[in-house]
Amino acid sequence: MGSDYFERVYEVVRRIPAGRVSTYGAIAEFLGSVSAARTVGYAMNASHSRPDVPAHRVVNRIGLLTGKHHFGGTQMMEELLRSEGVEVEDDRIVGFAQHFWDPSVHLPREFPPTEGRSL
DNA sequence: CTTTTGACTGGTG
DNA sequence: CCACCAGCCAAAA
Repeated sequence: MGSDYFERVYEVVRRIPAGRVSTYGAIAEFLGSVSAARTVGYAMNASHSRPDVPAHRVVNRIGLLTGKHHFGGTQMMEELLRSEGVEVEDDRIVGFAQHFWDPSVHLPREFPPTEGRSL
């Protein structure tokens, strides 16, 4: 179970706290290989039917809102981030390093946890 | 079945 | 700074 890579990506993204952001590469690295970063982006593309997945909190390695075109309105992603206290300027997150949330640091190495799992 | 294409990243030139 | 390439995973044609 849970063998789907996408599902693991969604689980990680769900743990990103409001007001924080992570990157495709950081998530991919946490799940095994940084090279799978594109797949993480692809998973986000497929997360449309997943209202519980805050895809707007995932940006590229320099804090650029590369996926903003997939949020209906072109500025929807930016609006969502601003509403959470993340300042955005020119499609880029201001003070990206301060908002960056690394799953490899904040989540247990084995993920998702096999016990006390609530889905 | 094979090929192409992505919301990516790091390295090389 | 820009162009190109390889690596990884899944879906669509």
